[in-house]
Amino acid sequence: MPKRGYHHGNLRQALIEAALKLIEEKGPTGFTLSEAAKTAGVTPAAVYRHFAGREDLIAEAARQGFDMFADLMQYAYDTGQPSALAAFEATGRAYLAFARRHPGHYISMFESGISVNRTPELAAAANRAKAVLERAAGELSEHIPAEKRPPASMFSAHIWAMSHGVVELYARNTGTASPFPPEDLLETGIGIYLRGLGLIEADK
Amino acid sequence: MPKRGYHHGNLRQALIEAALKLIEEKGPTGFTLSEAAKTAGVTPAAVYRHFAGREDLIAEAARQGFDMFADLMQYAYDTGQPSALAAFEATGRAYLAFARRHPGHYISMFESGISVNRTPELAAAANRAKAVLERAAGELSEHIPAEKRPPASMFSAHIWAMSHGVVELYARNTGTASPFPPEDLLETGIGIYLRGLGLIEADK
DNA sequence: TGTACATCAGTGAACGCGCGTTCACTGATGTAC
DNA sequence: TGTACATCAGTGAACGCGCGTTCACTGATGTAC
Repeated sequence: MPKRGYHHGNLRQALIEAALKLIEEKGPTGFTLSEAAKTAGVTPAAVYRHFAGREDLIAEAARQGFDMFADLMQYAYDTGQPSALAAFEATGRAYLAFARRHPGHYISMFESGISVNRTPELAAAANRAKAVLERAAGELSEHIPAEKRPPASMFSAHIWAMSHGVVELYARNTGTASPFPPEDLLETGIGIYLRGLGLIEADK
Repeated sequence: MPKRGYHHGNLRQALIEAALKLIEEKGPTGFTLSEAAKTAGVTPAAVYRHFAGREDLIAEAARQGFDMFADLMQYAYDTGQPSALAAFEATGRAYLAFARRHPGHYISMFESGISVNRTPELAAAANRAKAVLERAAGELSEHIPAEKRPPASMFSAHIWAMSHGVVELYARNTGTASPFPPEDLLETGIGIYLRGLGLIEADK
């Protein structure tokens, strides 16, 4: 993507991509506005034409991340049909796939320290993602007798927590080597959990 | 803890405590060696009498954290006896209690970006903590028929992942308000999971 | 099609700041005699 | 008990660095006539 003269053309998006790359390589701490500008082939001051500052850039990266994330999980859910169970499991796999394929986004969203309520746009994107998961959980939990059914928001919070935990503890290069492939770990974990809810037969 | 003259007396530990306090307040990014020194009432240069540098200080904080963590979980497991199930559940509660009561340590251990393999001492402490969890999982899983039993390390990885996920997503002030108290979320989550393993009766 | 001009994206120099780290030093402590 | 001296914990000044941000500017673009 060579620079074509004085005007960049699409600097805003180029800066976001530079930020994502740096965050991916060096963690949320390693990201600096100046280096992102340099990576995009531009003076640090140019950044201020497009963003209010450093945090604003990260927030926008996170927003785009939540958008993609929600789309991806929605798509996984839709194409995982017709069985609610199959759709739900596809959504779980999509979670991990997203974290793997878009680590920069994932880190911006969950590890950068920026609050999800920083801007209305960011909050909206995050809520949409959450809603997709809750809907998947809600539809699946209709197969449980009403009196034993946990609230869908609790159900989805459990799944989200386990997915996030697997990503953070076992799907990163740092530290503890995973005893099992993260994908397997998450799939078996969700499987056991769903069995506990009576959604999978005990001997399967 | 007023400074008593030229010599501090216990600067090494005072620096670690200052670091923990700063990490707790401002996150792993907010911690600086200079500010830790200032908090301990000492010149930045004095830090180098006790630590090789900034990272070394965090690593030592993490090491102490893993030590406390392992002790706490071991204690919870022991006093949670005689039933393996009760002991296991006590261990889960101890996990969350540790994260709540010692956020500086927890952050140093899991969010500071330092590798657990940075020093042999740190790795040893981390492994001890992991071993406690695995032992708890192992003993509990003996109640499962051998052919259906998942490996203890997988079992404990699931629990660890869910616990960590709950801490990160729902037990921090930042961002998403928890729909349920984290303690309840984790307890119900682990409960459903254990039911899935056949360790709790279905109608309980 | 050609010219004048408004718009605005990016420049480059400068700023003040706090960082981690080094160094020769100095003051307190504790031990040998 | 008293003195000399080795040890070493902490000082304070200095360093080079890269950061985020500001500012007056300049060069490219696109639109009106």
